Order: sequence, then structure tokens, then C-alpha cells
Amino acid sequence: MAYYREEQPGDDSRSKRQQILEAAYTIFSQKGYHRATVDEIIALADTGKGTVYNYFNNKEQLFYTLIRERSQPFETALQQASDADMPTLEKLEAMVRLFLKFYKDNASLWRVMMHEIRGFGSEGLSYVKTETRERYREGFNRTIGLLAKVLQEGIDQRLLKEVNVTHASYAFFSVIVALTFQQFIKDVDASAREVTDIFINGLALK
Amino acid sequence: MAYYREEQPGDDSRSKRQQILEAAYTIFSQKGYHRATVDEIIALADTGKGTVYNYFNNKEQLFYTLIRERSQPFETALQQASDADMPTLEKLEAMVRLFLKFYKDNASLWRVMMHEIRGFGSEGLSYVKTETRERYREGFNRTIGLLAKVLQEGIDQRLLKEVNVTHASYAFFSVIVALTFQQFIKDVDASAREVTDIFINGLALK
Amino acid sequence: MAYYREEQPGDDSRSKRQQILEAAYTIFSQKGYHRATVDEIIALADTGKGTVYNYFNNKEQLFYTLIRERSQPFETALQQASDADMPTLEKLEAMVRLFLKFYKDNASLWRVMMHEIRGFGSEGLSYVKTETRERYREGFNRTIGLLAKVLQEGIDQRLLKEVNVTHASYAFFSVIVALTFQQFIKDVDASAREVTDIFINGLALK
Amino acid sequence: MAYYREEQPGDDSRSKRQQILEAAYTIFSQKGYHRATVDEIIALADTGKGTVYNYFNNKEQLFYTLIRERSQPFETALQQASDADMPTLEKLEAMVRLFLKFYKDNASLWRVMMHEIRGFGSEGLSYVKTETRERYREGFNRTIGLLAKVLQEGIDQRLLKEVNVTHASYAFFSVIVALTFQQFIKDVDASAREVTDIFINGLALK
DNA sequence: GATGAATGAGAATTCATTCAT
DNA sequence: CATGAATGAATTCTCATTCAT
Repeated sequence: MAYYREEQPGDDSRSKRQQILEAAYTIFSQKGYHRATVDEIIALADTGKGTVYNYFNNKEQLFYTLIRERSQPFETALQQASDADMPTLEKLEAMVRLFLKFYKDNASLWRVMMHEIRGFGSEGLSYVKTETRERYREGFNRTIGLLAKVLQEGIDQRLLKEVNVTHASYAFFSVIVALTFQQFIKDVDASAREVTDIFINGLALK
Repeated sequence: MAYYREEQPGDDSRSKRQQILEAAYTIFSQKGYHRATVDEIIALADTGKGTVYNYFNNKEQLFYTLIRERSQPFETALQQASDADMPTLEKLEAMVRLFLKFYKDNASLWRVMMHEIRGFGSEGLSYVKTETRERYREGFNRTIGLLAKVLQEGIDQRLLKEVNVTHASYAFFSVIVALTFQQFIKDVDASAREVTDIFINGLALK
Repeated sequence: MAYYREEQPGDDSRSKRQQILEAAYTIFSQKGYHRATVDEIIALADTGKGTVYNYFNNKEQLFYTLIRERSQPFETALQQASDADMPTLEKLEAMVRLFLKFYKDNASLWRVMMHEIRGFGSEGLSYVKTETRERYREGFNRTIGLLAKVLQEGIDQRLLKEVNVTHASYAFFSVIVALTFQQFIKDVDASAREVTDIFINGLALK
Repeated sequence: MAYYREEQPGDDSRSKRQQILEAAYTIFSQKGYHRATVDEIIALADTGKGTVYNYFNNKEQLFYTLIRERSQPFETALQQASDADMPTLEKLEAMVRLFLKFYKDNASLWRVMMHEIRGFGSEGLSYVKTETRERYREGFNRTIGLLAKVLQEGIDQRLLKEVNVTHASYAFFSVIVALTFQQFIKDVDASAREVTDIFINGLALK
């Protein structure tokens, strides 16, 4: 019935918030948390300074909101993949694929986040309480935990050696992150296969 | 036996510099680069603020000097290990051991360093020029390059598969770093064996 | 022996702090607490912004330090007067004289102080805790309490009616403050006599 | 009996204005002028921010309108009392009663008002010009002037000593204000009698 | 060389006010 | 009229760096 959909009206009000989040994404990714200034963000978002503080309590909360909104779809997808009814090793590869894809897209910001997750709000100088920070840390650990769970499945099925799954999952995870941070990933599917293969079969020639 | 000992004057001046570097190590490790203040450092070093600026041009140079002086012995040792006349896989494990030991001791500061190495001096606001920063990045890449070199040896000797050695060396490296950052390493020797084994032989049960 | 005394050296280091306090006195008196800006204060004190924060934690503490340092000599003098061995009514007049003198000189700032003493630090947004504020309120009440004590003496000696001394002392005090705030006081001695006379003997013609 | 009642439209528009004034009364009384925010006022008034600016030019004018509307009935009543045909001393007591009643009810806001009346519009930063402010100061002085007028009557009738009536009226006024601000007033009638008695007859035992 | 008082550029945050709907 | 999202001027406070002693 409607020949076209008005993009602006609905968008516009959300748009400001969205514009700010997008600008924040860019600036935080480029500069890190501390070197990024609210002035830079509003310049890029083409908005006023007050507007930022209408939508977010402070710089820190802006940062965390950004992280949360970006990670949620990924976390959901990963959860689903880990629950899928599928041969364990294929499932592992699928999860590696999701990780690679997500970190390929968000490498810069996540690098910043992983660094900041430690230091925030040490003192009471911050609106974001230790609990909030803790929540993010947990979210973080949860995704790695999904890897551990699947690795444990592999062990239970006598597919994998009896290694410390926590260590192994962190190892897996760190390799994924390192390759994306180094921008070594071009083809996600191929890389997922490569990474999984090395971890499962090792570097040694049989 | 020694007729004289270098007295305070010489000692003292080196001592001041050393005290500052040691305090800086502690503070930077605890707080990260931005949250660390020169005031905290001098409080811990028990020295005056001007003294810091007698020995170092600015906060950034203090930070980099710290990194350089701490990493040099490690880089030398790693270089020697990589040149050693030894079976390749044993050499690899020896190098992993060196890495683990170094990062276990310096995890906090290196975590900070790896984060800061990106953004410094982007603008002309800094005494530390892009070249300087680049030098550090190179130093960093050089150590990983030593791993790559040994992996290549392994491939040439038909011990290892023909994988991309750059990727593989970064993977190796990232796992080492992740395990130390997570404080998973208790016994360096055992961990070195474990890590090397997984990478060489994989997780799969034969 | 010394023909002249160096004014600067000793003064200079205290001078900055003193300059700031004096400028703060002027600006706070003129504008009140909120309308006064640190920028105005440093402009008048001819100093840098950071210097203010070297000597005082924040604007609030600057304000309270000002109040404390100004009121202390007065409080001491008033205490002594109230303890003096002297006929009660003369003592009362002497105290009124001290009050008038003090408020004549400090009317503006005290007006501000009396207003602000209520609202500060309601939330945890302030370095100055409720206790600190409470301390000032107490100091304030203490001086009025000295009046009450002497009025009670007068009652005990059957010189004065049995009125509520708390009410009466506040009444006394408020008249003193009102007259100074209205700048009605020219000759402190004469006014002290006038005020005391009215309170003791009333307005009625015998 | 009433054929029609002014319906919502008329009501509503006055109601909005009234709601705002009532909320403003509460917030200004609690927080003082500067710490009160328009946001708090509209939250309490349950209205939009723009609405405030439909009825009032700015925060300052809102404040002054509040003062004016609250004080008008009082000023009228006081005027009438001062014109009443009644023995002077009884008239004085009646006026004291009116003052006490008014300040008992409005202590908090008037406390704020008396503080703010000084600094407003010092610079050209404000819509409220010096004249406007001056008008309020005059209104203030006028009420005190009514006291002075009656005191002068008493003097003319040889009931009171020949004191400076301006000083005396301010003294009277300040005592009333002090007692209400200290919340010492429970029974207005009794307090009016007490205050008048002390001023007329003094504290001394005959 | 050592020191620390003085400095001011820079950053986050607040809040009265406007204006398009 | 009523609304509230958008705005930016104004303000406080921090902290690296300088420089006279």
C-alpha cells in the first residue's frame, strides 16, 4: 500500500542516538578510551555536546553501551551455535567462524575494551560501578566459556585429549583475536578451517 | 679486594633514575598509561617532580624507556636461543619457555604497552615521533619474527606442515600472552611443554 | 640592625595562597558562592588556575577555608569576652561590640556563608562531607551560645526577665546582623550601646 | 446552582501555570535558587519544559513571579493593618502577628529570596534588569517601612523613645525573620506577644 | 643535579533556553 | 498551547610540563 517508507521520521529521533553511537565507535576504535574526547565524537556525529549527555550519563556509559549493543547479537549467535545439534568438531569450526567474523569487524573497539575492562571505576569516581564492569567481564568470560563447553564435549566423546579446557579455550580465543588484530584474516571461512585444523591436528606432519 | 667502591654520587644519580623507573614500572602496571600520574610515580620513587624531567623528556619517553630497558635482556636471550645449535623442536620449546618466563614477570606492563603502542603520537602533540613508536613496534615484531624463523626451519626440515609461518608465529605468541595475562602459568617449564605439544601435535587423540 | 626587612621571600610562598584567599574573599562576597567563578578569582589573584587547586581541593573547600580563617580570631575574642570578669551587662555590651565589629567587616561573606551552610553536599557529590558542614554550623551556633550564656547569667543575677535565652540570643544576634547587612553601622561603639540599650530597656518611655 | 463550571480548557491553562508555580515553590525552597533546576521543577509540576517558557521568560522571572504572587496578599494585609484605627501598640502587635504568620509559612523561600535579591542581573547576562530587581527590593523595603511608620506613630504619641525608626524597624523585622528561620515559632499569637513585649519593655526586670 | 610551586591547555559535565512539531 | 529533543556556553577540575632556586 505504502509506495515508500518514510525513513527520516522514525529514524530521526533514534538517529541522534545512533549517530552518536556510530561516531563513538569510530573515535573509540581509533583513539582508545582515554584519548577519545567527547568533542571529537560530537564533531563526527554532527551533534551538540548536550545531546550526548541526554542519551548517556557520561563518557564511560557511552562506551559500555556501545560495547553492549555491538556484542549482543554476536553473543546470541554464539550461544545458538554452541547449542546446535551437530558433530562437535564441525560445531567448533562454526563457532570459530563466528568469532573470526565478529572480531574481524570489531577488532579495534574490542582491543580497547579488553584493555579498559580492567581499570574502570577503581575508585568511587565513576557512575559505572564495579558491578557494571564485572557484568561486562562476565559477558566476556561467558563467550569463552562456550568454547570450553564444546571442547569438553569433544573430550567426553574421546575426540580430543584430556587437556585443561579453560586453558585451551583461552588459547583458542587468543589466537582468533591475534589474527584479527593483525588483520591477517581475509577469508573468514578459510581462516576458520585453518585455525581449527591447527588446533585439532597440530603443526606436525604425520 | 676492591680498593674503592663507586660512592653515592655516581650511585645516587643512577639510583634516582633507577628509582623512578622502578616506580614507573609499578604504577604503569597497576594503572595503565593514562591513569598513571607523574605525581604517583614520584611519590613512590620518593623524588621530586623536576627530577623525572631531568632524566626523561616526558611521560611518554619514560614509558618507552621502561619498556626498552626491560625488554632488552629478553630480546638478547631470545636471539641467542633462536641461533642455538639444537634440534628445532627443542629449540622451539626453549623459546616458548623464555617467552613464558618474560611475560609471566611482565604481564601487566606489557599488557599496557601492547595497548598503547597503537595510538601514540598520532598527532604532532607528542615528543615521541612516529619513527620512535615504529621502532618499538619493530622490536616487537622482531621477537615474533624469531619464532617464525624457527618454525620455518621446522618446515624446511619436513618436521612441520607448510603453514603460513607469520600467522603461526602470531598464534603461538598470542597463546603465550593469553595464558600469562590470565595468570594460568604456574610452572613455566611444564607450561612450555604443554603449549608446544598442543601446537605441534594438536588436541586430537591419535 | 637590619635597616629593612625583606618582605617578599617569606611572603612569597604564603603570598600565593594568601592572594587567592583574598581574591576569593572579594569575589565570594560580591557574587555569592554560585555566581563566583574560579576564573574570576584567579584573575583577581593574578595566578594560575592550577595554583588554586594546589592549595585547595576544590571551590567548596576554598570557601570553607576562607570562612574558617576569618572567623577564628573573632571566635577566640568572643570566647574571652564571655569569660571576662566583668559586670554582666557591660560584658554583654562588649560582646555586642565584637559582633558588630566582626560583621561590619565581613557582612557580605557571612551573608553568603549563612545561606550556603544549609545546602552544601546534600548528595555525595562533594568532597566536603556533611560532617564538615556540620562543624561550621556548630561553630556558628557556638558563638550564639556564648550570648545565651551571658544572658542566662543576667537572669541568674535577677538582672533580666526569665525569657527563653535561646530565642533571645538569636534575636540579639539577628539584630546585629541585620544592622550590619543594611550598613546602618557607622560608629561601632555607639551602635553597641544603642542595641544593648534597646534590648535591655525596651523602646517604651518609662 | 452554578449553571456552568469553567471547564478544563480555561482551568487547564491556569492550572499549568499554577502547577509550575507550586512546584517551583517547593524546589526553590528546598534547594535554593542555583541548585534548583528547571528539570526538577517540571518533573514535580508534571509538565513539559517548553511550557515553563511559555509562561515565564526564564528561570529568574519564574522565581520573581513566585515571590511577587506569594507576597502580595501579605503586603495588602499588612498595609491594612498599619492603616487600622487601633491603639498603636496593639497595632504593632497585630502587624508582628502578620509578619510571623507569613514568614512561618514561607521561611524557606524567603530565605532564598533575601539571599538572591542582591546579586541578580549584576551583569547584562540576565533578562531581569536592575530596575526589576530594584522593584523587588523596594517592595521589601516597603513592608519594613510600614513598621517604621507605626513606630513613628508611637514616638509621636510619646509612647516610645525617640529612636532611629529605620534602625528599629529593621531590628524588629530581623528578629521576626530569625525566629521563623530557626523554627522557634510554634504559636504565632504567643510569639507575637513575646516579641512585642521584649521590644517595647526590654529584657530588664523593672 | 634535585626540587616543587606555578601554570594553563584540555576535558568532562551541567543546565537554561530554543524551536520545530 | 504543550512538548521535549537538541543545543552550546559556562564551569569545575586534572595533570603534564616548566623553571627559578
